[in-house]
Amino acid sequence: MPGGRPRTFDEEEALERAVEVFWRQGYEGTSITDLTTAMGVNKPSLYSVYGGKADLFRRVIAHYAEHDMAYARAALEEPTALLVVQRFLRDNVAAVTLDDKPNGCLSIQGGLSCSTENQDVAQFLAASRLAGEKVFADRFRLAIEQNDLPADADPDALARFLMVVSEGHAVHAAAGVPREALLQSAAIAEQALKAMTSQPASRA
Amino acid sequence: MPGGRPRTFDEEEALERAVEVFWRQGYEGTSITDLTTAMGVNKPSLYSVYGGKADLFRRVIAHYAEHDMAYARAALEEPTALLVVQRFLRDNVAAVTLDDKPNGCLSIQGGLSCSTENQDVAQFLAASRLAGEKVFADRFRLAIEQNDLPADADPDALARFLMVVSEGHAVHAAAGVPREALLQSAAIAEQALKAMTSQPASRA
DNA sequence: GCAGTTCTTAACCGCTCGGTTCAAAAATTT
DNA sequence: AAATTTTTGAACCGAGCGGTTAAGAACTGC
Repeated sequence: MPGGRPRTFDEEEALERAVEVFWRQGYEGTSITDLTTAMGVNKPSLYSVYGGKADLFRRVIAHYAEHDMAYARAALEEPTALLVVQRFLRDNVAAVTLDDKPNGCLSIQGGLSCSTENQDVAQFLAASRLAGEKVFADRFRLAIEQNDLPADADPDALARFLMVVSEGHAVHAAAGVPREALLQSAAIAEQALKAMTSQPASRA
Repeated sequence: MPGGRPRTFDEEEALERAVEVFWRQGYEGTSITDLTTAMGVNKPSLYSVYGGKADLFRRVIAHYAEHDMAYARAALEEPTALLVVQRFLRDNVAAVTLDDKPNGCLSIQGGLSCSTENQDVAQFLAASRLAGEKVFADRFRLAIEQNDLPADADPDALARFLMVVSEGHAVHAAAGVPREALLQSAAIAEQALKAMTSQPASRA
């Protein structure tokens, strides 16, 4: 029964353009005009299809989490804790230094700190990052059960350190530091975790 | 010969208020009204005394670097590379989780990513962070000369890892993660660097 | 108490912001 | 081809942006 004029844009494709804009400029640094220009979508269509700026941003984050952070979920499926860590760190470095995408990580660049009226954006991003950390902690808890990690290892601390390093790499990548340099840093982090996980653990 | 109506604010004190606003909300998330309100300075005075928003921000960064990052310079004066690392990491964790200041680090929160017209702000901050990294690398080069670090240690990689971890801690702190949790992460990083620096070094 | 100087208050500037309205245009259905 | 449905482009909101201007208030020196 419906007919109507067809869209001049693909909803998913336009969303991916929006991902890149928010990724590069952050939530507050991105204007509706920036979005309509990059997405090839006119203003009324943007509002009818995606909602508003805030709604669009939420969809952007969801799309980013599903596609651009798939490497994190993949890393979690490695058979041992050490392999999880190694793969996550290396793939993370690769993900924040892609040639055809902005440098860094949308989850951080998107809105590390915002104006008072947009604090919810910053809090939402922070909460989702910490949720990711918890998944790693749970994976390390499993590893302890499986005697893959020493019984006295601290899964929360390990996960936290892992996320701290990945966030640091994202910040560094956003500053333009090249992939090879970040891989050196990741290698040091790996050594740390290797030592923490294999030995009977003598935490400071 | 001068006279004139006296100011109702102290220039330095008002600047410190501005530091906190930019720290909490970032460059683009801060409006002139936010600043005048927090600083207790009216608009024309703000412009005549500090210049404009961009000029004020530069003064804010300078004030922050001199006062709130003094711990980094202090750490560099420790006698050994390991002590430099330990003190920097611990004091950095403390600095990003102060009770009477915003959580995190102004150098990152201030503008990790900006709109196209304010890219210079993000680049300026990124460059100053990398300049700090270079100072640590130089310190480690000195340590190698002094046989305080093994000759095959990579001073640039060590400094990079150190800054990566501190940036990660800043991002984590901005998300509200408490000091004790960050200290656990810092302890793991210390272990890493201790291993890298004392052993003959077997980098991956 | 008057001249000169400096700061404050409040209004104002052009501009862009996020968001909406509306008629014209382009497609589908019958 | 007529009727219907949907998107398009452009004009339009009120509000807030960064920044400026002009008049008056508070001080100093004489």
